[in-house]
Amino acid sequence: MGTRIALVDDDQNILTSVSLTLENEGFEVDCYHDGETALRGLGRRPVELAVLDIKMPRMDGMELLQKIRGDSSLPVIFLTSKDDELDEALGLGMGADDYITKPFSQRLLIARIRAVLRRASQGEMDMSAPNIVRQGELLMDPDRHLCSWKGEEVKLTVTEFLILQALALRPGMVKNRDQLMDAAYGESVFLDDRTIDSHIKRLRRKIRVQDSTFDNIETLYGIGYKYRA
Amino acid sequence: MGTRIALVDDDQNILTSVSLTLENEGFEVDCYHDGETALRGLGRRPVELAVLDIKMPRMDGMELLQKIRGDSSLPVIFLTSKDDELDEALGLGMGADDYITKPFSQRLLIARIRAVLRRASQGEMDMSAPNIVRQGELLMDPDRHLCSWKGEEVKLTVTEFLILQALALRPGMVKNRDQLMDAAYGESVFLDDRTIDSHIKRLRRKIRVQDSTFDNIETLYGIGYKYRA
DNA sequence: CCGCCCTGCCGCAATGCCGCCGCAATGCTG
DNA sequence: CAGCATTGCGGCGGCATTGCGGCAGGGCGG
Repeated sequence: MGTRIALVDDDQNILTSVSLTLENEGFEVDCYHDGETALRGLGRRPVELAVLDIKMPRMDGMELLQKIRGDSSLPVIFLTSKDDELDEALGLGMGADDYITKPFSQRLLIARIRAVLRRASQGEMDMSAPNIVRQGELLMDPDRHLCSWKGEEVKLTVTEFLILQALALRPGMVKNRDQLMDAAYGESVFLDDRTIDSHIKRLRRKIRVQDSTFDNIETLYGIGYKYRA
Repeated sequence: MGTRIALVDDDQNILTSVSLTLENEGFEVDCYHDGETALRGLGRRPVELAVLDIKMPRMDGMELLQKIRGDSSLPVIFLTSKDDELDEALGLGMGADDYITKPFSQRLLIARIRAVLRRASQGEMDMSAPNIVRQGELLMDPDRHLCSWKGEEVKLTVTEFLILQALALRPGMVKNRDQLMDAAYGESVFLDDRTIDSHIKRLRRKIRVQDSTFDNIETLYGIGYKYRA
């Protein structure tokens, strides 16, 4: 008996082709054409994961996600048609576990599904970087090296990305410079402490270009930095 | 026979994954989906520690904590979804021994559990820095370098934090200036005694900005200071 | 090979923190 | 009550830490 997945899309082509692939992979698929029917169907037949199109008639993916998340932590993967939809989905701070932009390869979808399922089943045991970090208006997707603040993309370098990720992953937790250094370069790398300051400087500056009120990277005098949600 | 732990969360995913991990670590786990059943279950099967989700149907974690604490000193660790919930939990002066914000790594949870258990078993003997100090309206969290009085944050410097922590950790106990000096700087540091007075002065002033009636740092003429609960 | 970007570090200025001083207030002792 | 010790408190100067602009070396792609 395979894992049960809900597939919601108003495009019949997608519905049939994707469901076929998923069934070939051993999943059981419940197909729905719109959010409303999906919501009703999910009440009757619980699934372990949902794949939702964002743009749908009657009830779109985001609304559906909210309803779903109202009373469960069902893993959800979004399908998005354009990049701005993607930003929208992320920018609104929706709680999707992952998303895929159309057009996508079936193989990619399978991989993402398995990844999300694995994370869900192992709970937080999975120490590998979660695919998406979401803290308030900040969104980070390591897989795509994508970072957005209030829905707008912020272009970060690798080092900046890793440092911000380390901070945002545990908002409120103080990180000293060594810990941030470890996050950015791995352990056993020695650099001047002040280097972290430089990266923090650039991080703040880049985000402030879009939102001059950004002040979520907090300095703790004599200790380090922390991310405030 | 491992230590028995109660795990209460309405999210089945968390429940299964966390209980698995804990069992792997040699704990025995009692799972409950909501506060009410948990409370009944705890009456029948006492545990040595409880891990509670804050948001739950029927009876949430805070209500449950109050009931639990009504007739025992069972150590409790909170799971919180958002930071505002966290603040809520702390601000309300709930008596949790620790809390973890989701998402969290299982490893972190294990570590916290062990720390809380160690502290609980060794009582006041445990000199290792506890994760959370809570004395009446005062709350201190070294990991987050967070200090709050009556739910409002008080920004302290490292030295101030350490001194207040040393006092609040053992309310009622007199600490002379040498002891406070050790707590703040480690041993083998010599400074003028009056320096401690300055820090006490600044501590009192900072807290009094928010609450002019604050007088819990008591002076013992010719001896030192103590924290009054 | 050239040019761009990333990055680590430096120097300066601004800020924060801290130890101590001096004086006034308070407590203790005889 | 007198006298001494101790503490509260404002303040100050020095030191440490941090923000920020900038720069030079290195990597990488064109």
